[in-house]
Amino acid sequence: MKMKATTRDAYILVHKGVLSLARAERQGIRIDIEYCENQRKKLTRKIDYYQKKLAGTKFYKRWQYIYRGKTNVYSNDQLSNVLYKHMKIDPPKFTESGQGATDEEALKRLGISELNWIIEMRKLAKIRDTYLEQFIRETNKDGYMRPFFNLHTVRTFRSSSSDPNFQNIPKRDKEAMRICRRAILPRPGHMLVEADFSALEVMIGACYHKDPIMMNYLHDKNSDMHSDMAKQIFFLETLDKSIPTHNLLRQAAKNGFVCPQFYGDYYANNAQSICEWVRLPINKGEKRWSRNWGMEFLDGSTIAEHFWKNGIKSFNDFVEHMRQVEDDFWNRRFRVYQQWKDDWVAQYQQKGYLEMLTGFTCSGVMRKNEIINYPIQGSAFHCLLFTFIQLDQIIIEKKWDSKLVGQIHDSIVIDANPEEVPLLEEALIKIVKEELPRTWKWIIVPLEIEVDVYGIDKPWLKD
DNA sequence: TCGTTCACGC
DNA sequence: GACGTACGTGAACGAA
Repeated sequence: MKMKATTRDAYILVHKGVLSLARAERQGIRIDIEYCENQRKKLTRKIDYYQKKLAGTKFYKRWQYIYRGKTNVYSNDQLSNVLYKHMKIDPPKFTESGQGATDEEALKRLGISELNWIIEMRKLAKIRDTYLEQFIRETNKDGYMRPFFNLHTVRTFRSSSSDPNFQNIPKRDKEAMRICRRAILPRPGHMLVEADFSALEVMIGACYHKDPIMMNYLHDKNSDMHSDMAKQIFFLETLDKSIPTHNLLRQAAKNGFVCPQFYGDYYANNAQSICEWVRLPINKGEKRWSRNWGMEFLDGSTIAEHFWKNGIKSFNDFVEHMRQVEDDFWNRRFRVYQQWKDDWVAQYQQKGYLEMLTGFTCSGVMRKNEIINYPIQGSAFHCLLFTFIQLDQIIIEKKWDSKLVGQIHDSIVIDANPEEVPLLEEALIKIVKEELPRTWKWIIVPLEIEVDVYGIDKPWLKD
């Protein structure tokens, strides 16, 4: 596939973007090296502890009996063979090349408690070997780490980051997040600030398809698409704070259905994902769920109980339910969006290339989901890049002391002088709400940017 | 050195 | 009616 900045504006965006990102690279981000070293040792001790625990189990002795001196807990090949060949367990799923999978989801589904030690060891090793090791390796003598931000590596003309990758530092898992982000500090007397676009890809998608229902969701701050989908998926009249799990159900709908659907996923995967969110077993076939399964839901009853009342008695029933939800989602709710997808693919098939609203062209062989996702993903990032460049220019012109240090697809990380934070916020709002829509007339959605502030001299984490 | 599998981000 | 998640980086393993 070939990418090209077709218009002059697209070329200028990349040119200026490279200069601004290079400035951020030169600034660098402060790392607490002593903390990293200590934490590395601590993690090694914890990993050893789990290794010893595991070594005492019958399961591990069996593994050692098979692999002798070559036994290695980190070998997925070995683990797959032990579980699915020697112990003859039916693999819950398979890898691309056809062997039984050993990822966390597969291991959890087996319900063998010894495997939890392996999962825990993997998590800790990931934190130590991928993140802390990189921070230590990539930090200069001055105490600053300088991640690369590239604009020439990604097929959609998004950015990438490497050495270290600043764009995949743990955030969701609380423990991993705390350990890794504790290492990342502002300059002395400064504070870290992160400015995030709200639902940027959904917003930019709407600039392409202009679906009226979606437009309404994006303009009406009292409406909430994910919450509405949660109501439909979980058979609820309302989803307010009176339901203790309302937040989890909304997240399940968002991350288990809505977002994957926009990327081109389908109901069978969504059903699995949602079951994981609400802790219901994925038992394929006709086997019925027990009424006391799944997380606590309403008034001490379980989610399974609630599903039974609504005619969903098994995983198969739930898959069928999700099929209907999907059908309703695209053929009733967002039918204009669906029409745009069909038209957009047909247009690509006729022309052999596609052009983004930001003036970039992709040509070559693409699959359906790629044709639909590339323009949205690319243009969304270009809004971030535009904002990054403008803010960088303002900081230079006004000789502010704050420094742009990184960018994560839809957010900007700033090492800020606390006195300048209100100015930075004001500047960002002006760029996003005025300059950006003035420059790109195709922006017909209300872009929002949210500014998160961390403490003075405090690391990149909230307590 | 390179393909595979895993795990982290948006 | 069948089909069927986008984009990255990096570590470890193990075969070549």
